[in-house]
Formats: sequence, C-alpha cells, structure tokens
Amino acid sequence: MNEQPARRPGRPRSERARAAVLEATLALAAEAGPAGLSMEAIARRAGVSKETLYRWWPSKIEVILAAMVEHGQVSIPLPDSGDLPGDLRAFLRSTIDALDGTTALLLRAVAAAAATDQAVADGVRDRFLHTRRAALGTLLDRAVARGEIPDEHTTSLVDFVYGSLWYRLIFGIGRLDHRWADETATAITAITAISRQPAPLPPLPPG
Amino acid sequence: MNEQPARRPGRPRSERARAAVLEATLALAAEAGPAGLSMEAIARRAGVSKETLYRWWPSKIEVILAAMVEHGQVSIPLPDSGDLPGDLRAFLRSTIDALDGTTALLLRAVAAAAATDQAVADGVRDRFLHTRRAALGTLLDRAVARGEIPDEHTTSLVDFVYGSLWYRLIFGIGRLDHRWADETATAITAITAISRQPAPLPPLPPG
Amino acid sequence: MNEQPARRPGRPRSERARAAVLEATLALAAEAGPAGLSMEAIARRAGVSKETLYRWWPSKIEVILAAMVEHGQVSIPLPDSGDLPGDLRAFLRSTIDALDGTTALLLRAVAAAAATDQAVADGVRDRFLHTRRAALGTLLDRAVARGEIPDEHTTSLVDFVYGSLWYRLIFGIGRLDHRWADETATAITAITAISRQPAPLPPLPPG
Amino acid sequence: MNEQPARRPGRPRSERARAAVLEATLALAAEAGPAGLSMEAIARRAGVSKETLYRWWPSKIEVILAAMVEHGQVSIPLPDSGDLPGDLRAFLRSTIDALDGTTALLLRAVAAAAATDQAVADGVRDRFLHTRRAALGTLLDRAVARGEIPDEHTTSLVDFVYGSLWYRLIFGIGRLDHRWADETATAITAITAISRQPAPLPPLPPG
DNA sequence: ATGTAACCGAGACGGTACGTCGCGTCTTTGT
DNA sequence: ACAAAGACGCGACGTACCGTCTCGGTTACAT
Repeated sequence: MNEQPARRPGRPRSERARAAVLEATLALAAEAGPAGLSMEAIARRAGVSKETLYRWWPSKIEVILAAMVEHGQVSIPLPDSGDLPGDLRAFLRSTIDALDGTTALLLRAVAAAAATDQAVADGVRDRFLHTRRAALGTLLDRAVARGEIPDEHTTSLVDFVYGSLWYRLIFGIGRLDHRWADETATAITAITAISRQPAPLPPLPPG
Repeated sequence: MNEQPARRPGRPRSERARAAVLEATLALAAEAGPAGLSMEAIARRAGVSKETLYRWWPSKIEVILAAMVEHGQVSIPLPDSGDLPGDLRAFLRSTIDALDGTTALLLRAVAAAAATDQAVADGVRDRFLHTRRAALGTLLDRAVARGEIPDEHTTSLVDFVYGSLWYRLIFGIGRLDHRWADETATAITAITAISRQPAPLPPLPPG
Repeated sequence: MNEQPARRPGRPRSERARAAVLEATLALAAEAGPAGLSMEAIARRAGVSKETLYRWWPSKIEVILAAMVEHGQVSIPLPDSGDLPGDLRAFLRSTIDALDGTTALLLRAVAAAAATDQAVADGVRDRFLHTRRAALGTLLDRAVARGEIPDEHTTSLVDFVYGSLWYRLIFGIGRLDHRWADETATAITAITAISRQPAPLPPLPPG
Repeated sequence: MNEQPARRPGRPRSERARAAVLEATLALAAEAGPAGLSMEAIARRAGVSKETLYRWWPSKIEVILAAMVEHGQVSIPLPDSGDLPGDLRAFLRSTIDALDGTTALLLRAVAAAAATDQAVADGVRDRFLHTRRAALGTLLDRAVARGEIPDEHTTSLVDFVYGSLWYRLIFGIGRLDHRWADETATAITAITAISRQPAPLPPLPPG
C-alpha cells in the first residue's frame, strides 16, 4: 500500500538545503540569541538563497519551529506510574531536560514572534502549544480518573505549569532546573490533598 | 538647604513633548498593535523628533513602560479582608479590570522585547514585574501569617498566577476575564485546604 | 549528396514549444512593453520550461529577434523605379508600415539590450542592422550609379535614416508615420541636388 | 535680494555623500559598463546607504544624468562664425571631444533605461536631449537667417545628427571621432548647396 | 520489441538587485 | 540645554529574475 503521493514532477527538494537551514538556525540561536535570528542571517549562514528559505518556510516562525522539531528536544515521554506526584515530577524533569540552552533561545524567539503578531500566536498555540497542553492534560486526567484530584482545576493547572515555565523563560526569572521541576510538581500536587484528605479521613476508632 | 537640585541651565524639558509621546504610544498600541510600535512611528505620530525621544527614553521598552504607567492601569489595590480566597479573587479581578485592550497590547510588546533581548528582560523583571510579584507576595504572606497556607509554595503560587496571565496574554489562550480570575483564584486557594485540613486533624483520642 | 544533416536520433524539437514561445514574446511585448519581457515571463506565458527556452535561444535577445522575424514585419521591399526621391520615399513608408506597435516595443527591447551589453550590440549590428543598412545602401548605390548623388555620403545617409528612426523610437521623439517618412526622404534627397545642379550647370554660352 | 530660500531646518545634505555617489557612478560606468550600474553597486562603492541614494535620486536614471553633469562633459560651446559648414564641423568636433569613454558608457545606460521605460524616455527627452537639440537648432537657425539653408529641413537635420550619434553609440557602429564629425558635418551641409546654388543661378545673359 | 538518445514540463537551486522600513546617531537652526 | 527637522550608515525585509540543475516522462530512430 503506497500512501506516499505519486512523486511530483520537477527537481526534488534539496535535503542538503533543508538540513543546512535548520542547522544554521540552531547555530545562530545558540550564538546570537533571538535577536540574531533573521531570515537574512539564516540564509547567509546556511549558504542558501533567501528564495529557497521563503519557499519552504514562509516566515521566520516556521523556520524556528522546524528547527526545534529537528533539534529533537520536543517530545516528552509521558510517565504513567499511577501516582500523580511522581508522574508530574518526572514529566517536569523531562521537560526541563529537553530545555537546553539552544532550545531556550529558540523558545524565546517563538514567544517574541507570538507576542508581536496575533496570527503567529494563533499558529503557535494551535500547532505547538496544543500538543504539550494535551500531554499534560492526559497526565492530569488520569489522576482525575483515579480520584486523585478533582477535574475542575485541570485547565488551570495546565496553565500554571506551562505559564510559569514560559514566564520564567521569557523574563529570566530564577532557574529552570530539576529543583524548579520538583517545587512546581509539589505545589501543583498539593491540590491533590484537598480531595484526598477528606476522603481517607479515617473514621474515629471506637471507644 | 536646597534639596531641589539647582535649576539646570538651558531650556527646560517640554511637557508637551513628553505627553505627546506617551499618548502616541498608547494610540499606536491600540491601532497597530505591538508590531506597529516603532520608535520611528511614535516620533512621527507624536510630532516629536527622534532625538528628543531617545534623549528621554533610551529605548523602546522605556517608552512603553512609561506609557503604561501614564495610562494608569498599573497599580492594583491590595485587598486585606483577612480571608485569602476572597482577597485573591478580588486582587485578580482588579488585575483583569486594569487589563484593557491597549494595556494588553502594550504588555505583549513588553513581552516581545524581553523575549528578544536578555538585558530588556532583566530590566522589565526588576523594575516592572518585581512590584507586581511583591504585591501578590504580600497578599500570600499575610495568609501564611494567618496560618491559612504553608509558606513553602508562595513563590510557586506567584509564578502560577502571573505565569498563566502572561502565557494566556502572549499566546492568546482563552479569555482573560472575571471568570478566569475566579477560576484561577479558586485553583490557587485550593492549596489552602492542604494545610488547613491536616492542621485541624484532631489528635487521636487516647484509649 | 545529402545536404540535410542526417536525421538526428532522439525526440525531435517541439514545434509547439517554438511557436508558443514566439507568440508569448509578442504578446508580452504588446502588453507589458520592453520591461515585461523577461525570460521568466516568456516561459511562464508560453507554458514552456525555462530549460527549453534556454536550449533554443541562449539569451533574451535571441528570442526577441526570432519573434520579430516570426512577426513578419521585417523584410521591406526595395523599390527600384530609377528615381531616388521616389524610391526613398517608398522605402521609408514601407519601413514605417512594418513598424506596428508590437514591433516598436520589441525594437526598444533590442535597443535596451544592445545599449546595456556590448556583445549583444555586436550581434544585433552584424546580424540584424546589417541587412537593413545593406538594403538602403543598395538603394543609394543605384542612385550613385545613375549619377543622381555622389558616392561620398552614402554611409552618412544610411546613418541619418536609421539613426533618426531609432533615435525617435527610443526616446519617443515625435511620430513615426508617413509624414516623417516623407520629410526624411525629402531632406535626404535634398543632397541629390548638390551634385545634380552643379553637374548640369551649363557652360555659359560664348558671346 | 535673497533668492536662496531660507535655510531649511534639519541636518543639511551631506556634500560628501553626494560627491561619493557621483564619483562611484562614474567609476562603475568606466569599469563595469552599463550593466554594472546598479543602485546597489553604486551605494556600496560610494559607501552610502541605499536610503540616502534613493532620497536624492529616486531612480537610476537620475543618478546617471547627475553624474554626467558632474563629469562636465555636457555643455558644448556653440560656435558662431557666420559660416554653417565651419560652425557645424566645430560643433560636432566639440561634441565628440566631450564624449569620452566614461560618458559613452553612461549614455548607453541612459539609452537602455529610456528604451526600457517610456516614462524614463519622456524625462530624458525633455530634460536632457531637449537642450542639445535646441543648441544645434540655434546653430541651424542662424544659417537659415543668413540664407545659407532653407528652414524646412532643420528638424530633420537635428534628427540626423543626434540620431546617427546615438545609433552608432548604442550599436557600436564604426568610430565616433573627428573624422566622423567632419563627414557628418559635410553631409549635413551638403544640403546648403541646394538653396545656395539655385539662388545665385544667374539668368542666362541674353544673346 | 526494445534500446538509446534527445527532447519536454516542472520546478528547485544559489545568486544579485530591487525598493522600503526601522534602527540609533549626528548635525543643523531656532527657542 | 532643549526641541524639531531631517540626513546619515546600516541591516533586514520579502520579491523578482537570472541562468543552472535535476527530476519523471515522451517521442522518435536504430537495432
């Protein structure tokens, strides 16, 4: 069964160019930071014409997102041990582990573009943030299903986690390390207690 | 003793220019959004020379911050009723009330500038975010003092509140209205229960 | 003896492509003028690949010259009535008749290419202008042979005729119509008189 | 009486930039020919921003015309000895003397631009060619006034002179030297004879 | 019938130039 | 000393053509 659509006519896309662009993007992000990520600079660095750049990635944000995917620091394993505190802690630690210096700078560039342009924000939200929110949502939903936490706060909790992550990233507030992951996981799961506590409230022993 | 620094020689600073710049900034933010907020455009709109602009506000971020202060949507009253859930809810509602359309666009411009440039991020954090974090911190600390919540999560909670606010603002996730304020306040204060519940856990009766 | 080069193997040249290119060139010249005559546009309009275009016409000037020949407005009948003024007038009127709007625009494109690039100028001169100069030269030479004009000015006269034609065409000076043809023919043939008059100057009769 | 309009406010135009641009234009014309005269290249060579270039010369043709004026090879003295053949010869020799290699290349660039774009052609005709046509016209009109030539051909003669000049220049036909000037002057003034000869034709003396 | 070879369309590629915009600085006159 | 005006060098923007290249497919003739 050939799902692949019949090979289109014309010279095929250059894999070399594609790779060079994404590499150049990563290199520039690492060296020059978000401010150095211009289409001009990427094309120059990659040894690629601007025409080619715009042909495949119609805007800077597309190049950046593609580079992040290429960089591989994107898919986070979703732990499922049956215990929210542990799972959340593991998930956040993985998230932080994926957030190396280059990725952090790329994410800042993404944030800058989204903050500047509503259309970019919409695209980033629907195509990039959505997946991550869904992953964390799944993790929380399982906890809800297990009765660990009430379902009324899950959306807020997702906001809390990713909100504080971006917030710290963009404004350079504190560190984003395992310590942060643990504290955040702890604070989030503290809510767990609410519903857990009442439920297991042990009946007073007789006598 | 003249504390007032000796009146400097030369033509005094033009109040007209100052007002025109800040007004123009607000107008441009409202009309053209973050992308339209260029120093060039502000000067043009204000009928002020770029020289003057740069003399008093050395960078775009300074103009924006000044315009936000001028716009008055900045200082949030700090409620103190002795009850965290109510106070938090009131505080978040006030925060949202201050976040009119123009302010939202200015904040996005601030976020874009901070995300792009680390130095800007540092400045914004220390001179702008700091005050807001401190206000919310005070509110939470009072609750800690009253024994409503443990003190170990306060920093995380501040991140949660402002993080989700910026996160939603930048990426256009959902609405930022009283409903959001209430839900967020509820989720945050749910943590209250943790410590409240265990605390009153009655000592097991002897025997 | 087979002068026809042995039929080459492989797919023969597409007549369709050839015709489409020349038609497209004429159409573009008429619609977009000299500035719109790019190889890119011609290929696009003709539904022909750029590869094919460059295979048969190695440069833009070749396409244009071929299109002009195809357009048929190129060969001017050479009158030979035995009277220079009449012949010249007829020749120039025919020349103007062949100069329709599209041809005029193609000629301007030729001039632009020649003015820009010396190599193009050489080619145009030797392969295109040469024929026309020779035709007019023949016409004048016959007049010389008949004793109508001296032979010393013929080269200048050819320059005068074609020079003023191109000059007016390129810079849009005045009209290029029958009136122009007649006036030019008259001015050129005025020179005829010089030699005619003195020659028949009858020796004063004696006495 | 101050014809000079009151000094405008703002930083005055940089004479350095102006001179550098015109020099660069001349240098590029001489070195790279008409094809090398791009706005980009001129700006680069002059060490001037493209912004500045476009501010003062809104298109390439303006830069070229200005450079030619600057180059000084533009104003031709108008001889007036009372004898058309001699004056014309002198005028054409001066014209050729002014046509150094660089000027020739600039003129070719002018022709290319005019041939490509009708609007440019109009501008060049009215602002550049006009003056030259008028000069030669004056020279011829004086001859008409002296009864040397009829007035009916003057326009054609102007076309002949400048037409053949541009024609030879653009297509690289022959040389443009004093020899050409003399031959052209001779051919043009041959027409003189027409009217001169017939007029003095002495009535045949009786008997 | 089956190579083999030149053609064809499509279209990607690295370049250069285009004309515009915003940056932050500099240089004037005038207040 | 400050203000308005506005020129300046710089670098990025997104687009258009340039001439070359690499594909899959087509159309002939020569086996």
